[in-house]
Amino acid sequence: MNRRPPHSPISTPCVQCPIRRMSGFRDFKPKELAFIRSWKVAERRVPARGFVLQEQETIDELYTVLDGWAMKHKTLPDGRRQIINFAMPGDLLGLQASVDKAASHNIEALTDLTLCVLPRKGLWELFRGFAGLSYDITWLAAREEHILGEYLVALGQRTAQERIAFVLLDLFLRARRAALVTGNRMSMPVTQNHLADTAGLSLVHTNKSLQKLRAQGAFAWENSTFELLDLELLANLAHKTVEPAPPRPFL
Amino acid sequence: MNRRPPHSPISTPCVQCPIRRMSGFRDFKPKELAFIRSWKVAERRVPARGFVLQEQETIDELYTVLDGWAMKHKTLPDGRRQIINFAMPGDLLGLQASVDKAASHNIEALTDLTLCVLPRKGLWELFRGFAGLSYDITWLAAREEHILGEYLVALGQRTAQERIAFVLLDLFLRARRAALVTGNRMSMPVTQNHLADTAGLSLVHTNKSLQKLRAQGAFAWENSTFELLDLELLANLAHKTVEPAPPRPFL
DNA sequence: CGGATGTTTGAAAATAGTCAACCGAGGTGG
DNA sequence: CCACCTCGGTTGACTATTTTCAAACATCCG
Repeated sequence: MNRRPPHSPISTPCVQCPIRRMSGFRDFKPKELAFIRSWKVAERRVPARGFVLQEQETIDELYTVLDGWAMKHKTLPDGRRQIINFAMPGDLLGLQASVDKAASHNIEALTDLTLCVLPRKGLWELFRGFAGLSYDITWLAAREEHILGEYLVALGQRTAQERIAFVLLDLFLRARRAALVTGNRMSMPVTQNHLADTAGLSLVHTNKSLQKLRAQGAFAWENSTFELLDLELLANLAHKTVEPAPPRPFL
Repeated sequence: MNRRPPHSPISTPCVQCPIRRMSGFRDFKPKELAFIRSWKVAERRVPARGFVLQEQETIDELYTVLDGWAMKHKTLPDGRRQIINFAMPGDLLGLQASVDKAASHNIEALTDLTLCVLPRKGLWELFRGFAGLSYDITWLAAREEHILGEYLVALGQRTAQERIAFVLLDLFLRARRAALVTGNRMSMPVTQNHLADTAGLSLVHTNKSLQKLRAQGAFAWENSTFELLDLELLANLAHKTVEPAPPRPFL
């Protein structure tokens, strides 16, 4: 049940990693870069709607997203699905599954996805020899915790419209940090169904709330293209304050 | 605005740390234990309802809970409060705030609380010299992420009764691992208001849902004492499967 | 006794979910 | 070329859940 196509050869050498060149990501020291380069053994491509990882599965790899979007979600026995978080270029996938013995959630590609493959055992070498990178991993884990905490507040306390505004704004800001936004516009491979399962709302109610939000003119969203029209307004609708983000690490 | 009583002298030497002696926690190697012992500089006591840490605050300390319960929560500008998670003996507090520059949530004591104080800069020494402990930190961060993910599913997909059953069961199981349960009974310093703010429900609805749950006989809860009567039934009501937990690290 | 905290209740109002269609764009096969 | 899918988005009517408001009640404590 675990047939996967073989990994692709490396077509994106680390030294010219597109993510390193984005602003907002921290620089490596030469030794760190050399280690990461030796750690990266392959690339993996996952087609849209394909699974990077399924619940209960064990993996001996970590991934860094090089290109594309993915989502992490869990499904209850009766079919209800909750999207836990999205992943974009620069995000690390599979840490939880590597540290624990089994994945606690599915990771599914929203677009065709290119991943940088990092074998699990390199993690040990990293912890033994690279304190800075070890700290980075912790940083990434803490950031994930922080995001999930924000979403918990959204699901627990915000109204439907606020929740939807919150998710859209969060996705926009994260996409912008990953250099996916040009002139306040971005391609957003997310359906209203995804949005509903993220916000914990029914599809119908999501749609209706979305209409009301749209009418307020903070954003436009059609044909998988999202455009931010009024950041401050959207932030108000989401009851969220927007702070500038510090430079972040990646692997 | 940041007046704190001075830390207490160490009254609980690490070698006889009560947590180390609990089953379910991993053993240290002698060198690791020596490091942790040198890292621990003091104990801090926080009275019930006191704050360990407030949102936006910066700290240069991490804490391990030695005794008592705490909760992490965030408050929206208009007063709505969401409890993100609870903490019990053995749990690490303040990692997010140490790694980031400012705390993303409040940490408030539910009971009188005894904390083991670990200065932030020891974290660097840990990452430089103790791969096993570095891995442990990552493990703890991943565990936190895992718990928050579970709660996201609960808030997004579960009905009111399921949510409440879920929270109660989760608290019970975690308390049991922290050796707080004797004969299926435990002291639970949580009010219905806390439960409501954890489950994302109003107080009134929490109360009414709780009655219906109580009527099914899976647990008894009165006078701050919780007793589990039927694990399987409660797990079913929560739509949750209970798996045995592996030994866990702590600091 | 009087306050504070925590729990409980009933009734009305608001929010969100379900059901059942329909629309439009894109793709496929005859 | 067109019939026929599927998928994503949209709508209206109805039902169910959840919140809000307002008031009691119980216990503990100074």
